[in-house]
Amino acid sequence: MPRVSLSYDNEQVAAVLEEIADLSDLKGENPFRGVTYRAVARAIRDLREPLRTLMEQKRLDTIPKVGPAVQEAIEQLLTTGRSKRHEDLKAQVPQGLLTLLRVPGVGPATARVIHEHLRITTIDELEEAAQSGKLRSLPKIQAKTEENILKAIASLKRRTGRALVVDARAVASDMVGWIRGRCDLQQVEIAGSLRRWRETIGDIDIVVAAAEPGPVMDAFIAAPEVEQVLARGDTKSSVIAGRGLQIDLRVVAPASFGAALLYFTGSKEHNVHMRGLALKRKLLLNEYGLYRVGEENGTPVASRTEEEVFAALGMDWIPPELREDRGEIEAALAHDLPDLVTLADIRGDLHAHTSWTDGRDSVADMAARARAKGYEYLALTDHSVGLGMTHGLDLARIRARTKEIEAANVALAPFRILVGSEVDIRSNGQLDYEDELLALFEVVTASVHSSFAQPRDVMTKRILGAMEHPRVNAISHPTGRLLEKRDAYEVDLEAVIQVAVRTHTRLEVNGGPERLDLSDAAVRRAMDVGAMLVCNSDAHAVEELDQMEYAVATARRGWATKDRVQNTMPLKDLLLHLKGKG
DNA sequence: GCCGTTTTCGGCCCGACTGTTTTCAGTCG
Repeated sequence: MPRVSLSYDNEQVAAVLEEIADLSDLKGENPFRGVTYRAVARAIRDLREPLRTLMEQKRLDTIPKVGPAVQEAIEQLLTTGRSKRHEDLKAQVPQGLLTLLRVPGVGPATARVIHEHLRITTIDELEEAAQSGKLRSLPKIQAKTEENILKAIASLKRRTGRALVVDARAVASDMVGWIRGRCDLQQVEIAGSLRRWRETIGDIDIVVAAAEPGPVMDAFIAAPEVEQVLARGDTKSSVIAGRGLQIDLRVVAPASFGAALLYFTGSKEHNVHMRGLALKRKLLLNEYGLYRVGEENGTPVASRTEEEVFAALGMDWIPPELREDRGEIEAALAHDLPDLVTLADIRGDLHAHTSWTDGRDSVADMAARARAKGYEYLALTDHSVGLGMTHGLDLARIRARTKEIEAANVALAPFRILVGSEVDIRSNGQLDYEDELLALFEVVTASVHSSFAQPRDVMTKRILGAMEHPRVNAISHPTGRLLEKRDAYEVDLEAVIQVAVRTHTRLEVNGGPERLDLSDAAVRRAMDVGAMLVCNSDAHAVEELDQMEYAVATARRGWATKDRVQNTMPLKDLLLHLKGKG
């Protein structure tokens, strides 16, 4: 999925290196060449500083897998915008072959055959050829393959993008419930990117431990939401379920469950690294267990639980959110994994709305639900007056709402509702309340809700200005993105993070499933430079207070520790910190 | 194309499923 790299350069270079890999595969070169270019592309996307800086300081070769050839390509791209290797390959590989690779099931070999015989270069042409039965006359392609290509194109066209975690979770738990209701399962877990809490989900992985795989597979492919069966085997089956979402089901014996869960949680890059590590210890790691090399059919060294497998490799258990091969394996070997913030560490929520503005539920109901969740406090941060559509609070309504909150606090003590505001940062950079009004709140979070298209320097100045204000405790949803819907506005996030450190302004990790803003990548950067975070639900109804789980998961993916998340503090410490921004 | 506790060449993670094969190549995750 397109992930926003730290800088435009980084993203551009990564994209070209990936294309070099594809072209190299299409040309039929040594496949490990492609592997290398893809690995470097990924490392560049994960980089936490601009590639240009690395080049200027002659540190490009510190990126894993960058040798003389790749370094030359990167330098050419950064200085001239082009790479000789890329241009040469483009001249040698027919235009359009890259397009055919986008069809699932069509790889380099098939694409070459199709192009060689039919000169097809677009997906529409491919669809037409398949419909008219022209593909089946080609070598290695018969009616069945032709049919599969047609189905793949149909699902490609239907699929609008990646799913939000919240939606994928619903589909996955429906399927788990369906299978559970029909089969005798020992264990079942949702694995893959859902277990890792990736920001968006491409497909769903479910791992099951059962003595008899057959009935599980039968139940799986017969589920009501299944639109198409892609594969049905004794250990692995795949289907397309609602909204084009693919579900892969793996069934293993109970003794292999830990190894299988580890393997199918991924990420792929994490797995590759883990297996390489195992090999260095003369061990083979697969989805059935960890074996001594040469004893793959014997008794595994470890297999039943993930903890066993990690321990047998001399490592600490790695939380799924970290399994992206971004340093977590080295940290686990050194017994130096970060002590990640957990949902249980959260003592309260500092961003929620009520029916006073655009929320659905009352002050009392929101507070009761927060208290029932075990929180010590809840900040009710209704909108400022400038946001007309949300019925923002003017002075009279601020006072009336405060009175209501004070009464509720008496009833709910020692639980504490904080009088809060989500104040709009206007397009000219001014806050939507005068200082005298801001002084009426115990907690103020500032955010951008308009003029998203401002130039980068204007938007950056607008946000930095708000952070300088002594009454602004935090910046909410700092980039304004809506996943799969609206890009982040143009802003110098590095500057925002730096100023957050200097001004002690918290950066929100917003748990709205369509926001997850800050992103995990930005959280990681914030952790690097010492910024403080606050995890919030941005709830507009009582059940949305549960969105805190998404905020915490995103923070964890960014390696956030408890001591760097403001709302892990007990109430009395929090109150001190809010005054004068701690 | 890269890399080194198998160190300058020969590996590079590993297995399942499908289709078109009758022992395997291609693709995927």
